[in-house]
Amino acid sequence: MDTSGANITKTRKDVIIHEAAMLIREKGYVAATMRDIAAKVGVEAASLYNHIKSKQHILHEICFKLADKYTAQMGRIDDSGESAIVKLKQLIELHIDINTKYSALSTVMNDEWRHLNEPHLSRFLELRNSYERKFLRIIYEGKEQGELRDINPKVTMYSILGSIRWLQNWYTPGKQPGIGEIKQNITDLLLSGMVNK
Amino acid sequence: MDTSGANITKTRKDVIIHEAAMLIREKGYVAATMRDIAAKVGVEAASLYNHIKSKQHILHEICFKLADKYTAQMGRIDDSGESAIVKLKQLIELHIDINTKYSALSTVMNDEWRHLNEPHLSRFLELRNSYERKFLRIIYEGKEQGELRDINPKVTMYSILGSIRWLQNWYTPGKQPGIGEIKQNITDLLLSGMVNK
DNA sequence: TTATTAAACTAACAATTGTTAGTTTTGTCC
DNA sequence: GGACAAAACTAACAATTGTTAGTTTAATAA
Repeated sequence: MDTSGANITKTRKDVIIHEAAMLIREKGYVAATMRDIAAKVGVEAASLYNHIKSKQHILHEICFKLADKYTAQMGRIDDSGESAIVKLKQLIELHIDINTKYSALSTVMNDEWRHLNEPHLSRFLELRNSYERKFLRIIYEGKEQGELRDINPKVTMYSILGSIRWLQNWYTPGKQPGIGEIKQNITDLLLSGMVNK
Repeated sequence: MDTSGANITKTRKDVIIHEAAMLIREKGYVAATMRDIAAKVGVEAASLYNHIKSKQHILHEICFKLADKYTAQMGRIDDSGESAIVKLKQLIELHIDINTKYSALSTVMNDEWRHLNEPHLSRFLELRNSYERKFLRIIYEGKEQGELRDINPKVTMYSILGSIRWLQNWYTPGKQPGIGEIKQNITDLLLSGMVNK
């Protein structure tokens, strides 16, 4: 079995989760039925259960796969010893990268996490809270060091997260603006604002 | 019958739509069942049909009630003859106002519009497209006039919309920061950026 | 009181849901 | 070919869904 993630082999389970993610992104978790997903995979609904435990299990895998990625990267950036501004820049780029690279998974995690059952729901929210606390602390430090202007840290963080999250609703791969331009522009906008002074 | 909107009387239909909006915000359109909604209203599911045509009809009312508000206000602001920056400031404040004042309706419209049936879905998207085109034109003009820095207009618009839209996920009425502070801070952040220069 | 209307009720429907049980097909190694 | 496992299938289940039909209750106007 391949659990490394470095391997290219796509197991049947991988295919199912990928198709499911795209369908759930399109219709939402509740509206995307097991029969819909099965049809995308090219199989009967019952056959899915040879590879996944339940519909809930699919959502679970999607949410935590991505949440773990964010958690790991946040740890790396937070421990880098860079200035607050550099850290924030890296976080912005991290979010843009993940959002565009794993766009279906991202949308599902962002929009459908509330359909997680307990205890997964609580665990997911703990991960998210912990992530946001670290994010906030970076902003606080930036303010203390005089790097950042006097703007409410919560407003700052959620504005950053919100504007990047919104990418999933308008970014289309291959079209203009591309990822590079988007990264440049969003960072620029958030750091320096849009007014020409 | 009261169709003025200026009247205070809450018809039974108003109550149903309000309760439905809060429930749909919480669980999503598909997961919120007519029996759930009925329970909130304090009535049997079948009784709802004395006041509303269908579940779909509820979603329809919510989405267009709000979309019409945005459309009307956009027209007013766009025709005001103010500078681009002033217009954008007003648009930001408009979105914050509507988002906080009609928080349940806003969340439902923003998150559940895709469950609208045709032809309502197409009409809704037309309204939204028209709105965004006007928004974009204001940004273009601001760039031409040299008021705004050279940032991709799409990125600018969607960053603004995204950061404000995200409000619904963290703003809680009565808590800090309040609406005034949020308005001030978001406008400040988007117009001037967060870096202390 | 009586007639009328609004708004609730009970009971049921057809369709769809996630899931299970049991069976058959497919592919691989000896 | 035979054995074995992986992965598909068919058929069905119990529960839940939005909605309808028909009936009863509550409120209002004459």
